[in-house]
This record gives sequence, structure tokens and C-alpha cells, in this order.
Amino acid sequence: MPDLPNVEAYDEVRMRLAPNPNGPWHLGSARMPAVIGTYKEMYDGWMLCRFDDTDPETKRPDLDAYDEILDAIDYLGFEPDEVVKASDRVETYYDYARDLIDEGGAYTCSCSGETFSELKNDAEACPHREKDAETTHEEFEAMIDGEYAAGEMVLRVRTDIEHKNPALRDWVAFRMVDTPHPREEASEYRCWPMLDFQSGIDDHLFGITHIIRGIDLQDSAKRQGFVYDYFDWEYPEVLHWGHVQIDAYDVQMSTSTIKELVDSGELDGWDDPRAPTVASLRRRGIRGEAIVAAMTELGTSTSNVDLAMSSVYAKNRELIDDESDRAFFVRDGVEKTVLGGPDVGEPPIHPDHEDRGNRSIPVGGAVLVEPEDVPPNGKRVWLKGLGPVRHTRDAFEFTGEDLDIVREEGVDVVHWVPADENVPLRLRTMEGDETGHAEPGLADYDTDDVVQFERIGFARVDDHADEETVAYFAHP
RNA sequence: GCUCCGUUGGUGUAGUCCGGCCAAUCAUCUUGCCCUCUCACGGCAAGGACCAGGGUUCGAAUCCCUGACGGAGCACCA
Repeated sequence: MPDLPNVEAYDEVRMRLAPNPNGPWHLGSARMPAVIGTYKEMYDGWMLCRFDDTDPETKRPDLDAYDEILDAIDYLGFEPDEVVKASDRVETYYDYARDLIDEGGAYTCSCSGETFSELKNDAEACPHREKDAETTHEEFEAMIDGEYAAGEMVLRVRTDIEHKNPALRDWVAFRMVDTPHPREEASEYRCWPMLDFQSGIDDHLFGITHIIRGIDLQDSAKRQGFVYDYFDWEYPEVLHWGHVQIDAYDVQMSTSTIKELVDSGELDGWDDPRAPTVASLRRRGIRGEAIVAAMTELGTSTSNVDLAMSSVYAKNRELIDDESDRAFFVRDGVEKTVLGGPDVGEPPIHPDHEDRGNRSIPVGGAVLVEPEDVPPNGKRVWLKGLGPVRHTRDAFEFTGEDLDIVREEGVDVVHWVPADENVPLRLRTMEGDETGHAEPGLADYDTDDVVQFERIGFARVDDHADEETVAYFAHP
């Protein structure tokens, strides 16, 4: 990752994650802790996790999301030095608003949004702009006391009504919200700060030195700059990055879209393998580290980027290949009687580590192989770890030949499982479920263990139910 | 409409500030070969890019202008 700007000017690099707890994280959200957490490590800095939960209505917080997000950060391998919720800090925002009014930096306004918007677009002040501080104080206290309904009164920051960028003209700092906040502790507040005010105040109070945020907040620094000027504060260094899109997913990466699909049952949950979420990758056995590595490689450019899942897979494969045991899983098995040969197949647990020993798979007189692996009649195939067989009518006849037939005669090596003694398994993938049978030893793996199904790919063991074992496919 | 920002191979990225060492880095990807009782891992090789047009200059991916394309903001959302 590129160096952060102007690091020398600060004693310590202090950054913050500012998630909105309105749902579990999609993969795009993971970029924030991945990059900011990595910078924290690079500079031996400090990191705050601040839940920006100041909208009880439109972006209504989901009470479970607070912990789910902290859990996701932990899975990615980072730990915030401090965790706060903006909804616990409302009194602080009120205090700074009062100071701002004293400085002449804010006024209460009862224009409708529409009315004000028209005036603003013409660079014209509304009649409330010249209100004296005393009246503003009275009306702001009335806002705090909940004496107005939503839409009746706001507190605006007095910026520059003729600023050439209309986005910066006298923006709203506080508004009324009728809907109570879902958190018990914050449910009495009706006067809520807007993001630009809340975030601007907090960034200063927590001594944040470097802010990284999305291009959707490109104007925030300039907006907040007016408040910083009134208070004579220094604005932190700020970087903006573009949106991340991820190939390989049909589902749009947005909290609200995923929420709808989960609610309607089209997705089995936030960790459905088809969902572009942190929980989904986690259930598939993909390491948080792999996500972080792929995310940090994207850098922090302001243009929108496409993250290729193959990049995440490549990082993850690097992490797990050496330690993942090998196993056989036969999809849609075709049964073949085996005539002759050993009673037990003994493929290695890991081809690169003889010391880990071999698996022991009983043949039991018949095996299952995948339909595509059944050779034409009269042709041979090598059952991995067991030996060579010739397909004759409906049976596999053991031929006893040497391994050289694989090396020199191009006989294919295929995986197999006993027809009787095996583990029925459902492999959940992004393209849907695959059913089949795994070798008997798979029953001994615990939930969360990751194995490589030879010639198929890596998968995480999810659950051993009575009727079948469930595993989640990670990647080839 | 107003205001910002961006554009290097399929994807991401380095280089752009301080023009030449860039016929452009690294990773991923694709293909071929080698290794291999896996189509994994490993090894080798190949493929593929400076948005366009002008200008400045001995020399431009890098500087200037114009245009195209893409993105963002102008919310009592975050």
C-alpha cells in the first residue's frame, strides 16, 4: 500500500473505522478494516471503531449488527483500540452545537427542504439566516427537548451561501427524527446530528490524523472544514477511495439488496455461498487474511475498482494448501463392482508431506466414481491410492499393472469412494448444491476443518447431520 | 444545470509530483510444456496495457490544451 500522507507531522497515526450498523457486512465493507487495519500495523498506530448510528429511521441500526461487525473485524484479523457508538455521544454533539451557535456558525431554520433547496440553488439565503444567536439557542434547545416534529426545524451550519459548489452551502447539522432509536440507551433522543457534523466533531475529539473514506463523501471534508474553521481546529489528512465491485457474484453488493433477498428467502442467510458477504466467505473456509491481502492490493485509488475473486482465492490457496488434508468426494457416483485387488486404498493425507501418513479407505467390493471418470468399456483407469482397473461390462477388474501405465500410457488417475461405507455429503457452492459421497474418514473432521477434495477443490466442513454431512466449497 | 474527481494488459497495481535508466513493474489471469498416483502445489515459457487528438520538447505514460468515457456530490441517508 502507498504511504499515508504527511505522517511525519504527527506523533502517532490515528485512524477510525466508521461503520453504519444497519446490517452485517458485505465484502465491500471489509475493505475499510483491511486497509485501515493494515495502515495501523504499518505505522504502529491507533484505531477506533466508531459506529455512526445517528439515523434511527432511514438507515435504522440493526441491533445485532454492532456485534456482527466487531466479529467480522476480528475475523479479518484486526482489533480496534477503542469502540464507541455515536448514539452514546449525542450530548457531546449538542455541546459543540451550542458552541458553534455562540461562534455565529449555525442557525435554526424552519424552511421546508424543498424551499431551502430552491433558495440554495440560486445562492440565496433564507430569512432565518440572520437570526440572532439567542433565538437560535432557544430554538435549538427546543429541538433537543423534542418540541418539534420531523421536518419542522433544523440547525444549519452557516457556511457560504454563494459558494460555487452548491453542495457546500449551509448544510444541515441537526434534524428532528420522530422514530425512536432502536438502542434503549438512545431511544429518548429526537434531535439527531447529521453525519457531517457528528463525524467532524468526533474525528477531532479522538485526535484522528488520517481519514480514509469513500468518494461519496468527497465533499465532507470541505463541508466540515467550515465547522473546523469556526473552532480553529486542524482538519486531518483525508483520502478518498472509489467503490469496489466484485466479479463472480450475481447478487448486487448492497446491504439493502442482500437484506431483501435474505428476508424473501432467495438467499438462505447472510452466509449463503451466493451472497457477497464477509459471513459467506468465512463459512466457505476462506481466511480473513486472504481477504485482507486482496483488499490491500487494490490500494486506495479514487477510481472504482473491480476485485477479482480469483485474487482472493489465490491468496487463500497460498495459506491453506500446505495444511489441508486431502479427501475424496464423488459427485453423482456411478457404482462399479471391483473384482480383485487390495481390500484397502491408501492415498496420502498430503502429497507433499509423507510424514502425515496415509488414509485408509476400504473398498468393500464396489466403488463409486464420477460419471465422467468411468472409462469406456475395455479401457483402464487408476483408482488413486488403490490401483489400476479395467472397465469390463459393469465391473472394474483389477489388473495389477505398475504405476508406469499412468506415466507412460496416459491412464487417468481418478478419485473414488467405497459404495457402501462412505459419508453422504452435500457440497454447497456459489452455483448451487452438489450431492455425492465422501470417503469414510471425512466423518472424523470437525466443523471448521478445511480439506481439499482432490480434483474438485477446497471446502470447509460445516456440519455432520444424521442424513448427510454439509461442506461449503471455497475454491479450486 | 452547478461542483468535484478519475482514465496503465481480462483484473488490480508500480511508474506520473522532479520528462530520458519505461519497446513499461509485480500479482492475479489465460495458454503451452515440465513435475506429479489431484485439474492442487511447484518449475519454465508465452500472451496481454500507457482513453483519443493536438501542443511543448532533442525526447512525453509522465507537462499543457481540447474532447471522449466513467464516477461522485448538490438529502432534514450514512
